[in-house]
Amino acid sequence: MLSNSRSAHQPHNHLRCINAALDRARDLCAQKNARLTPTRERVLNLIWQSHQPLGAYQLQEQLAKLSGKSIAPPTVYRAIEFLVNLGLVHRIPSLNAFIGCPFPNSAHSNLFMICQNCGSAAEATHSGLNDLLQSASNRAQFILKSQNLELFGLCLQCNTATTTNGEQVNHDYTND
Amino acid sequence: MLSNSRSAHQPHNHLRCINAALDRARDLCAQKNARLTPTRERVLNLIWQSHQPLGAYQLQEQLAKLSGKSIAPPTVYRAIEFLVNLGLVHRIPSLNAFIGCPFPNSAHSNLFMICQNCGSAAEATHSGLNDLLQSASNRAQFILKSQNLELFGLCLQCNTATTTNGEQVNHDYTND
DNA sequence: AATAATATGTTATGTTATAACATATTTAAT
DNA sequence: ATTAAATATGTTATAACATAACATATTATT
Repeated sequence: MLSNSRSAHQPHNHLRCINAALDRARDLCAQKNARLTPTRERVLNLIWQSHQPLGAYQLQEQLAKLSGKSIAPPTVYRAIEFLVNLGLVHRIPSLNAFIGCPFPNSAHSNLFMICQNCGSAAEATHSGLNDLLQSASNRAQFILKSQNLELFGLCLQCNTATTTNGEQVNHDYTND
Repeated sequence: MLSNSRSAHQPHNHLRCINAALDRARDLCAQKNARLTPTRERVLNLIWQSHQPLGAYQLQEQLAKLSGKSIAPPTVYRAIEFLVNLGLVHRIPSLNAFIGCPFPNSAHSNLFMICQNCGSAAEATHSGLNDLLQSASNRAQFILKSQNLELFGLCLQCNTATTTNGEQVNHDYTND
């Protein structure tokens, strides 16, 4: 089972995450004859600045700064679409936000663990999970094509913080 | 494992679905001292007219007809919020739409099987699935609070239709 | 260098959702 | 029964998310 839950939810050398993600993107684009244009690379870079999913309009604002000119929504959405199609970025529907995929080449569960306190989202693959969903689908005579699995809760950091000092920084990344 | 995949995705006496849903709602509201006002009951009724998730603005339009007067979005969203809080209705984030819950009292997986062809959504509970997600969360030291699990594909009806006559009525309920 | 294909710019608008405040209705308390 | 409190709805405006349609620019192919 692959997972980036450790790095996503805990302190780490994040420059590595960014560089690795950009390297993977360049590789994948070369391999697929897709153009990683400056705009697209910037958007990917911005998305990877943290492990918190970013909304399109947050990206727009930051992309405008990076580019030194104003950027209209379609430009952002196009870049996102490109990255999503290549599997480099996922959309998390319940958040209307986008997150970098840590393993764009591997088989996917599209399973996200989203912290309701700090907003970070970790992704995990899980073969047992896929088997189970497949068998549930079979039972229902449902032809499974794709999936979106979102778990909401507290990451280790935030859980520790809330249980030790009773204080909770609530950024309101709730789902319910 | 509970599931309404048979009834949701296949021909059935749908009046039963509607009546049962309204009965459950009345029970639950009585039990919780919550008021199932005409507006709320109408919205629930409208949501249960089919097994296809309805958007808030579709509900608005239909509610206006039912009520014989124009209805503003907040009225619809308030009714939805009420129903969602009671567990009578689920929001399906990837569709920005709402669907009736067939078993509002039972433990939930919040697992939806959404047909990309006809748009119908069936819900299933699955204890094995819950255990698996719980253990995945444990491994990631993630405190699981709630979840949203969306499967996209083809229901039996639509799969049969597409494979037998090659023709496909595509209403474009796609996710990818 | 001309053509085709791809990518971005630009304007406008569609779609989903909520904030803020006013009014009405229902419930509980006196 | 009357008042007060709580709950629900009406109303206006706007925020937040997303795409359509068409123009221009850039890159790849011939």
